[in-house]
Amino acid sequence: MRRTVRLRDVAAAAGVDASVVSRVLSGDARLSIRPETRERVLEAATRLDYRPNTAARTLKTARTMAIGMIVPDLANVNYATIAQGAEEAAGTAGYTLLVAHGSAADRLPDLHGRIDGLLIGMATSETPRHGEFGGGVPALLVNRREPCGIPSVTVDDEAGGTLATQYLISLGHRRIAHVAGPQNADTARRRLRGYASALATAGVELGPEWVAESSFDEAGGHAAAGRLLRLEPRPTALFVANVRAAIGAMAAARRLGLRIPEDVSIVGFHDAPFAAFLDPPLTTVRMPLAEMGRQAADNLLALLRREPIEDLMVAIPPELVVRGSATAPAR
Amino acid sequence: MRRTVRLRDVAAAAGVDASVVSRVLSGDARLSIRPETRERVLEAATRLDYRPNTAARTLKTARTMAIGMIVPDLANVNYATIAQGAEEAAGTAGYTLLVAHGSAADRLPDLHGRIDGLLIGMATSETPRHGEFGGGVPALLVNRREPCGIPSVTVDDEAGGTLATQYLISLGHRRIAHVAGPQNADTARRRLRGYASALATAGVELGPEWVAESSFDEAGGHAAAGRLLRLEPRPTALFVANVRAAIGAMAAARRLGLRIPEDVSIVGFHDAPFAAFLDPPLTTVRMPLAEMGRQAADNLLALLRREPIEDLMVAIPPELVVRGSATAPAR
DNA sequence: CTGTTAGCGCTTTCAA
DNA sequence: TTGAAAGCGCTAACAG
Repeated sequence: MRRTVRLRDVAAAAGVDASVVSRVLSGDARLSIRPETRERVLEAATRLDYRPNTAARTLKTARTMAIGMIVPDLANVNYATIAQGAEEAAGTAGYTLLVAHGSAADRLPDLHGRIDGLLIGMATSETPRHGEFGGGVPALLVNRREPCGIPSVTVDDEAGGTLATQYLISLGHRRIAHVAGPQNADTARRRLRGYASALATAGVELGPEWVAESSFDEAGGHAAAGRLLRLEPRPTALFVANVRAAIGAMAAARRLGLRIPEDVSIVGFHDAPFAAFLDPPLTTVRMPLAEMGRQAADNLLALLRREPIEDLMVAIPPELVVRGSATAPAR
Repeated sequence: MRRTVRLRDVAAAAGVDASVVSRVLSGDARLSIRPETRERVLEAATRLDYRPNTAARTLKTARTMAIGMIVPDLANVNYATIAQGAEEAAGTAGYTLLVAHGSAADRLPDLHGRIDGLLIGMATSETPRHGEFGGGVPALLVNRREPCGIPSVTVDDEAGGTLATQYLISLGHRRIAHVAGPQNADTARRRLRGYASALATAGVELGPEWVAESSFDEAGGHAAAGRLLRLEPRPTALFVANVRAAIGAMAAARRLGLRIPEDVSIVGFHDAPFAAFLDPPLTTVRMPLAEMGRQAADNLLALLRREPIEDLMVAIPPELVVRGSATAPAR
């Protein structure tokens, strides 16, 4: 069992001082060194398979070179996509992305000292108070904007809501109901706003009973859609603010004996690998989540450099993925 | 902006030496100290909101008090469940679980120095060579057993395969085909073995054409089931080795104009939140994944204590979740 | 162009 | 019952 290789071991092997090795390996620009010396150092480092001690380096520099991301639900495809983008951007900047599962309040203590900054994905049920996460590392909210003093990166949920609704309108629908997300989440509120503004633009007037609030999951979508589909006159189309809720909505429609899309069209929000294999395949709105992750990481890194940060909305527009769950209304 | 609180600051505030504070706060048993002194130390620590410097502690003790888990697919519900169990067990032992996304080979360098041990979830397409992950931290394979010199924790996939198949047999099926997982993954092989042994026990003889290999995703299940359902005589039931593939299989059946479960019964493997909302709701076999995560973390921690570790299979038996996708065959 | 030096904040052995 | 001292492995300012 060989002892772990230290900087000084490399230095000894190369016949130089440890500080020289340090400067060579960290690519210090302001270092002038004889090419052959550098060569010897590099050779010794690779030969001995030197790996810098992270703790020592962190202790000295006061930087971990890692950023954390807290996700409320590890199994959520959306967070996975966001994380992938974030990891890419972090990696490019030489940082590692560490993911933890839970709420920021719960996991922050665990992460303390292991990360330089934090990307916070919040559960839709959380409503943070102002300044709640101030104590500790620089933080950035991902996919949610909250008045808690933390800057955010989001996507254009309103445009997504408008896109979905406009599509249904263009198909000829007028009685379009909305399975809205939990209204304490601003993403859900913005999607609702997009829905409402698309209707307004088209001159369609619908009362508040055409919107049913739901959690972002199957059971919620099932319940909310069940209520909506009992309205008289019945909606010919549903815009559902989430893929998982959309699955629940489809189940609710079937349970009422309604065919999709003949009797009721359904458009979802966000995409998932299984959406194309549902019966019928789900038409949905795809948001630039990976890009949001990338920009979130970039912005967090800027924050670490103490650059001024604003709330940011990813400029890439949402995309309509047309599959089989929406068609023109029967007449 | 207050400077960060050091051990010595607490010591100064309490009027003792830093080493005393260290021993008090880390609960050193072999320390005899006057109750009032201890009180003063504790009070000073809380008052100043002292947080130990992780890097300094790690540098000194050579332990990070964190374990890592690498998952090939962050969005996979199964890994999420496993991670939840692992996190729970790690937390109980005072460790933090850090999740990284990708392959062990890719992410190990990033994690070096940040964790004391590693839980490896492998992508089903990977086939590691012997000793591949030896260089670095102690590691443990989760949900997969491979001859690469790393101990593993798995669930009883064979029993799961048997359970699913026996259920179909008990329903009266004899022509039961199997959408098997990728055969380079031992989980998939064990499920196939369970299927085969259940058939053998029941005295049902079926040729190899009744098994179609598939990737663990919707498209794979769709293709494999499509092939199987064109067999003559047609299978009356399908045991699909994965939930996602089961969704694909359902789509394939529908495309052939077959009703589920009237024309063909389908039983899946693993569960997912959406499974209950499919059309029809998916009958499936649920494995003790959270428990596997727990035991994996416990075993890894034992490994860190240099205790001898064996390959382990979680003793909890799989559970059949009966929903609507399987029924007696038409006669 | 290269070496010396002084810590970063903590734990732990030893001494008082 | 408490304090002193050494050192984990690294970096960065300064000296030569």
